Amino acid sequence: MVDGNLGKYFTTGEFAKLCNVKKQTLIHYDEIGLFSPDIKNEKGYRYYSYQQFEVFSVITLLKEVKMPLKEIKWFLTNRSPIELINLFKEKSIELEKKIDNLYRIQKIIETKISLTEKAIRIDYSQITLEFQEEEQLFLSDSILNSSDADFLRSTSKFIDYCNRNKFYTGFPIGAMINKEKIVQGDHDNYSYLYTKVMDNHASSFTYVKPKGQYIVAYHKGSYKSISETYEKIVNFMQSQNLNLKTFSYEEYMLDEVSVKGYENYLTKIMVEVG
Amino acid sequence: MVDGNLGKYFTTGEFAKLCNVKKQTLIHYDEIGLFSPDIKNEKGYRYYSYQQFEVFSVITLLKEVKMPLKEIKWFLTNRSPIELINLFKEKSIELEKKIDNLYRIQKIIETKISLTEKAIRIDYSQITLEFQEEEQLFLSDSILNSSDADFLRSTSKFIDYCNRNKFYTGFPIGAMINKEKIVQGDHDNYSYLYTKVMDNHASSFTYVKPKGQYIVAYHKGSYKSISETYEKIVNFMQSQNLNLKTFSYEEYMLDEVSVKGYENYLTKIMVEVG
DNA sequence: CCTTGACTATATGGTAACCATATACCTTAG
DNA sequence: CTAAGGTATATGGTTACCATATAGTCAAGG
Repeated sequence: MVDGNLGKYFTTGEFAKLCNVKKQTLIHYDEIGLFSPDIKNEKGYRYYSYQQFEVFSVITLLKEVKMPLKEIKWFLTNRSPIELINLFKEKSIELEKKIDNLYRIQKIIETKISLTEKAIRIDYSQITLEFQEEEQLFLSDSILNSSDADFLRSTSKFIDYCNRNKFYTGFPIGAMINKEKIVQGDHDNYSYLYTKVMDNHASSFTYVKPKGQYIVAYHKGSYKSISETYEKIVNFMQSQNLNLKTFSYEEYMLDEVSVKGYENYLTKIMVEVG
Repeated sequence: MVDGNLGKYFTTGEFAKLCNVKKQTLIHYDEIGLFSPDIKNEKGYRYYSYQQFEVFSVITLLKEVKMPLKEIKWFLTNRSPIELINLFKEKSIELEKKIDNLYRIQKIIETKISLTEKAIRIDYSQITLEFQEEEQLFLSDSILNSSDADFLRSTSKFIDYCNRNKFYTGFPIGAMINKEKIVQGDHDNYSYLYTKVMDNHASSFTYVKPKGQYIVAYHKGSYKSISETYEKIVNFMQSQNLNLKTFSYEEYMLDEVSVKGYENYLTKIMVEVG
């Protein structure tokens, strides 16, 4: 286009190396009309000018922010300083959101790591009495004595709400059992599902798990055999002259995500006593 | 698996809604053996338990960090607390890098925006004398009087080095012309290509563009007609009783990225005078 | 009890943005 | 002038699905 002298032009292979892409990619871009060489000779050989490098850089940039080639093409065919400014401002906002999201994911991952590391170090035969600080919990609807259908409905609603509000921080979903059901041995009749929320999300919608004394025990195995562990807890409670308060809190520390089969699950049980 | 009662299970459609994916996706995951329902009845109907939701969440998480389904499958079939910790630690590091990269891209985008906004506001018929602060520049090899082949080699090397060191910040690649060539009217015989580097990258490898007085002019159009603007600069210089110092610096403010065709390019020319 | 509408299933084809490979032609350095 | 290495096109494969078509199934109301 500029002049006939091919001396100042790169061949496909050279230009590809410069751009850190495969030769194939340049050919592909030419085929779809996204980015074509300044010159194509009668044998079909492609020749790129060094000025084209800047354009390719922008394509790379937009690809890195996951813009589809079709849209990049649209931009390039309609480009103007104004279009560039508009597009880039939009992309900058998208990037901000993407970065925030990656941070969130990283936090979840870190939480899972620390949780799992704790889990594999625990002596899960031990029952202890611990003081625990208060925690903000987001609760599901009451699922006490609920039918299967209601249970599913409440669970869906709960999970959905957590998702929509990005409540999930890597902490497992927990379940609460009330005093009566513990006493009655009705150990899979939960009152609520819950998830821990960050203190800055505390609101009138959150329930406060009170600070105070908790019996902490670990149940290794399926929830079907959890009564065995509750028996131990009750024995421990009596031997220490303690009384059940409102709720017991159950959280999976190892579940299907890190072990195979219910028999390898590890559940942390925290019983509020006083 | 747990019991024959389907009451506590979600159908494919319900579970898909819960997970914010298409039904198709769950079927696909079942087909490739990544994630299958707890129960499949004799008619082929799929039933998912709510415990499976946590597993699906992890799949979603790993997908969000661009882990291929095959690798997720490998993890899930070989999963153990240790594997989970190893995998997640690795992913956390990857995430850190990804976040850093997105920040870098965002900076480039912001730079391009501000550069282009300036460009469209400029009165490019104006020639002014400005004081400019010093800048750190990374230079190419000398390309003075170089052959076409040498020019391409130097350009490649330069661009390659910039890429490898992530020097690119959104500022355009510039070119320097020395005093003699300006006087001789040899306006496309550049001495060096350069790129601005952040001050914290300053080193023995960087050249310092000196602070001082610069004639600043804008050339609208192809570099082939740039001599016209240099003539105006020389006239201006003489009228102001100024003398050329070492170099002139040229930077594209609008190039192929935001306008179509050389004739719409806008080049900023800064001539060191004293 | 039966219909009907909303669900389920499988099967097939299509998508994006390439990569790999095969085959044939071209260029350039020795 | 030849041979090595580059170029071209063509074809098939990849990932993680989505869309659509067709057929079978379920559950609620009359």
